[in-house]
Amino acid sequence: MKLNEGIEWAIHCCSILASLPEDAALPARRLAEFFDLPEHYLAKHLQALSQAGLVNSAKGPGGGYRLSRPAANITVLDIVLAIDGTEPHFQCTEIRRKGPSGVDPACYSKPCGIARAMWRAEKAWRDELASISLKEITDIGMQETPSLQIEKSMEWFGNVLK
Amino acid sequence: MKLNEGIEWAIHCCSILASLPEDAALPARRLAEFFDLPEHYLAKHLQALSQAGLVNSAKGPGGGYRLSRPAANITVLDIVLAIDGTEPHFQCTEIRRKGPSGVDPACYSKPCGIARAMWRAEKAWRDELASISLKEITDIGMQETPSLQIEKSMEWFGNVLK
DNA sequence: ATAATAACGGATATATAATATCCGTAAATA
DNA sequence: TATTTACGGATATTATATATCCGTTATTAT
Ligand code: SF4
Ligand code: SF4
Repeated sequence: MKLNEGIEWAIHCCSILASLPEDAALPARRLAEFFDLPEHYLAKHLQALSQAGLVNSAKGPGGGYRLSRPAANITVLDIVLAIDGTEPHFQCTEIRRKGPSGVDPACYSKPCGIARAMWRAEKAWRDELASISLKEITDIGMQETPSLQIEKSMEWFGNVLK
Repeated sequence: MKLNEGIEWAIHCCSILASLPEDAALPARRLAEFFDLPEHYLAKHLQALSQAGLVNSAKGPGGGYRLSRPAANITVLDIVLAIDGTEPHFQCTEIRRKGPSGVDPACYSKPCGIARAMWRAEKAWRDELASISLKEITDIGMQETPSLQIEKSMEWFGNVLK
């Protein structure tokens, strides 16, 4: 199993949007350019973020994407669920009901211990992701990104945001 | 993203093996029959369990699979990693290095905050799975499985183990 | 010995999902 | 009016998961 690659893209994009001036927006084309990603496919992911309400979108010249709320109020889990969907990774197919020892489905009132264990682990995963805000991500990024790259980025922003 | 369906199969199979008499073994064919699963594909997963050292296998008549150690010493994580592989779900593709602001790769000494956050969440997931032993799974199963199904299973075991 | 059972590994086929592109439409700006 | 951009649907491509098949080897029973 591999996590959707778009998750990495989306978190990076949100992190960039978080460091934008208040009234600025970046179109998909620009974000794709910044990270050297396939433009149209990234656009799909950005639309998913939009549908999840994490970003606001504006059409037309000067339009694009911006965060819909402060980065401190967006968690990494929000972004992950927006891209990956909210379905649990572990899907129960009820094999306990089948085969020669299976009995009437009505006898199984709740998910078995296996499913519950898997879902508990998934909850631990989500809880951890929910404990990290986009603001923390960007703060860490600011601290750890090589200063040369920060300079280059700022210059690029300057050009792109007119 | 969806977890490998074989994970559910494998945990169920291990649970069955855990409740077998000390010297008994079940061949893949029988396990597939018990859960109404595709025989050859299940066999692949069982071989993975074997390679991971969780079960011992014996060829020839009377052969098959049995647990390699007490169920209390096998965790759900052991089984999950045996089937799903040990690679982290989140794969870092280093997009921060690309695009117009990327700098010399040598400048990036360690994974960025995003990757670290994703991996921390994955660790929480694994820790939770590691905290549950196969014995706990089977104990819960024994308590919660409808008594009629337990009876049917016992009868089936009796016939199959000769 | 011979036949039957069963694991094992490799090769292959099929189905599903992830990745990626394309196009037409609608909205906003200049 | 022309340009920019988001959006949704359709489609193509690639990778992975699912499933089967086969030949080999080891083991047991006859
Ligand atoms: S509830 Fe248990 S038996 Fe049913 S599908 Fe889920 S894991 Fe399998
Ligand atoms: S380290 Fe950060 S930038 Fe590099 S691939 Fe991982 S998530 Fe992306």
